[in-house]
Amino acid sequence: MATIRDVAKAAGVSISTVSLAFNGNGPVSEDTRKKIWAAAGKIGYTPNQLAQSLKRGHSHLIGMVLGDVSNPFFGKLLKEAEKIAMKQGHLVIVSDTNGDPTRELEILESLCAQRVAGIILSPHGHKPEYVEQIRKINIPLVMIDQKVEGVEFDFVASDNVLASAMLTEHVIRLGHKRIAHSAGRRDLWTAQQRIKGFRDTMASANLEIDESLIVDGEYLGERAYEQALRLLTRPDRPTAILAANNVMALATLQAMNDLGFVCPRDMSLASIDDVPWGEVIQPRLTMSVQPIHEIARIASEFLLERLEGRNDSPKPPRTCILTPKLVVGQSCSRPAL
Amino acid sequence: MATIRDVAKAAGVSISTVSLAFNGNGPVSEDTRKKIWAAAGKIGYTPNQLAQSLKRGHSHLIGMVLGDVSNPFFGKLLKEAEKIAMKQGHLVIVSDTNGDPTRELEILESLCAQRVAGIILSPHGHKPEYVEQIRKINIPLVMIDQKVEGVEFDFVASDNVLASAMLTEHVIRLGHKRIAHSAGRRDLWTAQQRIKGFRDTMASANLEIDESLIVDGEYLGERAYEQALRLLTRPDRPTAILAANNVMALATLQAMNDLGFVCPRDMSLASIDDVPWGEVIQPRLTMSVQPIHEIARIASEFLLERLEGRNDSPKPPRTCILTPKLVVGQSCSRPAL
DNA sequence: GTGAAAGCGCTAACAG
DNA sequence: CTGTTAGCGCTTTCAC
Repeated sequence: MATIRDVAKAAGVSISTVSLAFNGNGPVSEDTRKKIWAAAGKIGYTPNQLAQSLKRGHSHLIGMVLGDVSNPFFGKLLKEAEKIAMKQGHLVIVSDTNGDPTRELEILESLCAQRVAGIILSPHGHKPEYVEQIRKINIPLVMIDQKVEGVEFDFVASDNVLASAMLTEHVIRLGHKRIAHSAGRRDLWTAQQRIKGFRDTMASANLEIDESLIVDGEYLGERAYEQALRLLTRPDRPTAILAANNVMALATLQAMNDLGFVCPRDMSLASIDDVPWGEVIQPRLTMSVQPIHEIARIASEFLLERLEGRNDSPKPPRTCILTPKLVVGQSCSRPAL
Repeated sequence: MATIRDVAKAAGVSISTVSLAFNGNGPVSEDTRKKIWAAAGKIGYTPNQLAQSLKRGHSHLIGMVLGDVSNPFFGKLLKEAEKIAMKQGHLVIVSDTNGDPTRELEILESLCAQRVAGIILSPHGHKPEYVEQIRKINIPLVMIDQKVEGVEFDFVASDNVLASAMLTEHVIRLGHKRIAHSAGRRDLWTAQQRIKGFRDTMASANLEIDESLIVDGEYLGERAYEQALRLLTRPDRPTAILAANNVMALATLQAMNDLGFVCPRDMSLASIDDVPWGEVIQPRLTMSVQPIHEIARIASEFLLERLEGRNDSPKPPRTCILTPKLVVGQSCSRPAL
């Protein structure tokens, strides 16, 4: 690989002149500049980012640490964030933690060792040791989706309480009284918030909450499928199921199909999160859609500001909670009598 | 950030001793080693990968350049490849080219400048200038999915001719004669191969090919939707449509739904590629499924071998073509008379 | 066993 | 305007 020295030699100037010529604004005559560019082009020189980064103290890489890249929610988040990062001259390192906090900490350590410029993290831990490790990170970092108590970082997410409250309200207004909630991983903030939205709304409607109707789907399709089978085959089955995320909603729908339930005639279903290719899924699901692009955009913005203000005195962390949108499909109807 | 010098000072040894202690095998006494580890732990030292990489000549980063991260085909590929890379101690930089060759070349240049260890690329160009640029890359690189003529790199993909031939054969055997193919981007190898599979199979069955039934869907849902509307509203409409990828198949299905066609009663449909959440989409699609995990695994393997053999004399490029699987759903039936 | 020193490719004072 | 030089943090001979 050609180095700056090769270019200098080929152009008959010193290496610092080459460096100045490449970094634009320096005082280099038009003539020399052209000579240098020509020489560089001929021998195929590209500045070594490793060397530049080492000198600078950090790279132009952004770490993106997500729970599950193959979940379309994170997939869209990634695509959008990558696009924005690219525009700002950053490349993105993605890592899939599979929702495992230990793995997550390992990855974060790798990223710090790489001296990435910044990190966008969807955190999945909560234990004291975890929190302590996270706090130690002294690289610009913004958290998305999941909140971790006890750390001071920028945070962007949607209003999870509202997301499930809207769905709950919607089915209550349709006349449902026995409503089940296929809940997410209880140790995660989003799951807790979604449960809270469900409970609060049930309570304000003076509806009794049957605790056995709040089941653990753990944000996993497989678990949600099993739980749906149980719910559907109970003699005192609910008349509506609210799934805590997209994957669980689809799994629940599949359980209905497999058991011969027709949605929404025999059972209403609503979902938090958009569903991939929702348009061709019958019935069209009623859902609380999170503003994914907004989340990606604002998280990138927050991060960018931290990157630029790296040398200033640190600003206090900011939090941005976005409002989800209720999209009414055909998966909820009045309960059968 | 703590440097190796800080550790040396804290442990009361020289920096080279610290380096040796960290890189394991060097001749360092157990005593010193412990002292050094303790000191490193206390001041929170992590070796700076930038410096290590600069010294080594390349980083431990793998570039993954894909056409569309949000397409589940690439999403799964990414997830799998990232998992494997991580096991080998590599981090993955992903980039979404949006299928644009110019953007792709820019990204590749960035990756080279970053001195990534290797690249996994799903290429989307074919013009001479493009090919010339690609040939210049002197970093271990394996191509996946799309073939580019005139370059010498490892290549892993599935048998695209076979994939569409199987679908074609399947609907022919059901009695279809007027069969449409919603084709992918004609400038891409996979699309050409899929068209070839379609043509060949039609020819061997002595069925006439109506050229106007091979339409340009360009691998885009939007385009496929439009084309489907046209196909469906023709007086001489086909009795079956074969979509060149998952996104197009779903768009085609949606067009059917929107026009009130019932699949497969009014129109059969089959797809190359798996469809996300295919289990809850009615009817269950008949499709040629590509062995994504295998592709990711073998591509990673090829790349790893190149990384390890970096200093040996270069091996000739290898090609691996994998066999897709026909999964029969309920989206194809005998044609109505 | 351990330390001194050169150098990976680049940037940024500082001199000229 | 251009060149010299001192590092960025680390590895790796090569002496001691």
